Amino acid sequence: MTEAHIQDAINRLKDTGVRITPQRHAILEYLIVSMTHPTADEIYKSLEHKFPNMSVATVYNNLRVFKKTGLVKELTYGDSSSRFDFVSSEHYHMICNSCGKIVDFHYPGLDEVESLAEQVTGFQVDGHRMEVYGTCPECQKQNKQLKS
Amino acid sequence: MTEAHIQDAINRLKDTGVRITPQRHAILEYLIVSMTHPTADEIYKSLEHKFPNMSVATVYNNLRVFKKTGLVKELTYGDSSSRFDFVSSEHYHMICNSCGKIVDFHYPGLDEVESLAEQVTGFQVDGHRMEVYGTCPECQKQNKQLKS
DNA sequence: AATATAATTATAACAATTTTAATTTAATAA
DNA sequence: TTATTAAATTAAAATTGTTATAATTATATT
Repeated sequence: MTEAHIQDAINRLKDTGVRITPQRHAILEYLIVSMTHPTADEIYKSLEHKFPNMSVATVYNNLRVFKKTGLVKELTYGDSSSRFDFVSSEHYHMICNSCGKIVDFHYPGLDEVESLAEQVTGFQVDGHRMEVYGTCPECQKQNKQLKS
Repeated sequence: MTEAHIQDAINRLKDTGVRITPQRHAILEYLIVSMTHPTADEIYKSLEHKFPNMSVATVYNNLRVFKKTGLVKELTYGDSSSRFDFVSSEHYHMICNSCGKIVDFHYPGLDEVESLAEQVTGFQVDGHRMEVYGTCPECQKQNKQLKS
């Protein structure tokens, strides 16, 4: 499954005329197989044993390249560092206010909102972003324990 | 109108035991009367003639105070600096991809999404955030001119 | 007026990200 | 293959937004 995703992604890059360097392959692979929403630094740290002299700049550079082709989305999350999400299919994010965990969830779509916004503002709409915030099951348990 | 808003806000602060210093008053007033979504630095720059020796830290400090009382929301916008929004009533933001302009718009509410997310993820939901991205009327015109 | 508390200032520190310039690598054409 | 060109990577410095610290000043309370 993930193998196919990786191939897809690489083909899409090739089609856009982007060279597939070992570093790019590794960053992309990490984004896909890890199934997480890593920060640039997390990616860097988990690949530095494989590429001992890769620089952080490379990670940032390539994440930007991936963003331009639409393979990856940047999630800007409050004060701290951005997280990067491989876009396999449309989904939204549920974020835990107390531990920061990000969980994907699907929702039929907010096309209605887009068209209303278009009418009201006169903008030409490209897309939207939504996140739901709350407390994850684990943190809920912990909070209860603390109170009792 | 805005006068009333300012008074409301100040009363709310007083009730929470927050002192109304000249700097706080000015920052709050700027947020309300300017009707924009300024960055901390924009606020700082537009007040430094009035308070020649105010520091940026004061702006950040007080924005944080306002955030805690719920008077102000922080909008973390991509790479660059946060913008701050005085919360008069529930609304969403429409953001221009080419010039960065932010326009408010109202939408009945996304409670549905929240309750679905709650069921699917098991999180206890606090709230959500949504932004719609697109091109503002002005930038649409400019783009057309460039093409012709 | 004296004391305690909180807010402001100025500066330094910090972390995340970007820029720069030099070097290396890969792709293309002769 | 070799030479040429373009693109990607590296390392380091620079920038940016924000926060922490300590000293000073203002405000409120007794």
